[in-house]
Amino acid sequence: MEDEIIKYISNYTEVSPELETAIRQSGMIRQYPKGHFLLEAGQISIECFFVLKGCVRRFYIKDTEERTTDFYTEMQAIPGISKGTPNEYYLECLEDIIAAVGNPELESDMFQKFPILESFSRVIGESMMTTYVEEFSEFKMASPEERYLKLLESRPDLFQRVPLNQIASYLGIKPESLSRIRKRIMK
Amino acid sequence: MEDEIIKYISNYTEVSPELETAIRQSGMIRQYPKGHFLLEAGQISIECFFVLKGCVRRFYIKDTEERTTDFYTEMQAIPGISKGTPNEYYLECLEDIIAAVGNPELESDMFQKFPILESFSRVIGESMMTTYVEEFSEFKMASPEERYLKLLESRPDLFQRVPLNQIASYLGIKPESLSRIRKRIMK
DNA sequence: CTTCTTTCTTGACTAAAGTCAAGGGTTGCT
DNA sequence: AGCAACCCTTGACTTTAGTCAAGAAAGAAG
Repeated sequence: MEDEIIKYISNYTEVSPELETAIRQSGMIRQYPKGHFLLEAGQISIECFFVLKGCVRRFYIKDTEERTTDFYTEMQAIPGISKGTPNEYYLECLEDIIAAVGNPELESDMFQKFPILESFSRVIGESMMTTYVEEFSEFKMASPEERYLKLLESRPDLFQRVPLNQIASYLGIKPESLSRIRKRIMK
Repeated sequence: MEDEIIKYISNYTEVSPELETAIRQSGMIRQYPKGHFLLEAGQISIECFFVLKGCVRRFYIKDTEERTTDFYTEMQAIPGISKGTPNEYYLECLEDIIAAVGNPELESDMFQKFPILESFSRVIGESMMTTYVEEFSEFKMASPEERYLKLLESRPDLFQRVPLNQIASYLGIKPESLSRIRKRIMK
């Protein structure tokens, strides 16, 4: 599984043999069973994750109702830095998960030994940021129906892995509305 | 104006005299008049901006209509890295602007001379990311009315600087709806 | 001050999402 | 097999946003 990470990193920057060894020995790779919570509301997040296998759901609880705001699947990073304040959200493993886990100590240690890794981190972060800003813009501009169609196109796998009521929430609507949108489109 | 940037950076990390000199001499600070476009759709973005004074609006054009998706004001960064593909959005100065402008060459030059600056960049980027993810989540979970009330609280200055129809768009609704929401709340 | 333009509000109507309640389907458990 | 839990859909009704059109209000320009 370390292979996956190294392959991913080498898409962006040269990975020296020393760095590769360090990554393999860092013990970043972890496994979690379906149903496990990587994080619960009230806790302070100190770890961040990079999903290698499986699907993780981020959700809040608003008025006793779960509100799903993100799904993280293969090759996606879960931004996990809170600024010392407790989180208000949950990270739930919807499937058995394999992930690379980072924490501040490990990171600063690795960044010091391998500055290129910090550079990589910054570049990846900027690119994620750009993607996220785009997504947010598109979400604002689109109707619920358009959002549904876009998701069908961009992440069809989600519809095989995740219940529709969580997808509805992710689209910012109620399950009944999603059901009617689907019916409307079917005709 | 360079003072502002240095002050901002030193909130996060030590700024050595050498770094301070380098920043002051880098010529990053620029001014733009109200009405100027920092970026237009179709162009490829290579610069990124940090607003020191004024308000910049980001908008798309969808079905011949302008759709505002962000306002950037004092001490906010405008993420500007596109991956070689032309942008689909505009960056318009709603007021006279003073901004720090970065470009890849200057950045990699500075990062090489002052690695701490790249570290700062990564940390700031991560924190922006976290903020942005939170905002997106809240947007998804809130009704238009709740979004309006939240914006009133979090960025009251916008209502003094920006026409309501652009704010409506920013909230993901039509100007008529915003008008009715305001009326509803007034009572 | 007058004119022109842009912005904001209102009204009447349509379309779509929210709410509440019920029923069918599936899955998983014992 | 039978029960329970969860998920998805439907129906009837309410609420709210979208649309189109018109007019009032506020700003900018001559």
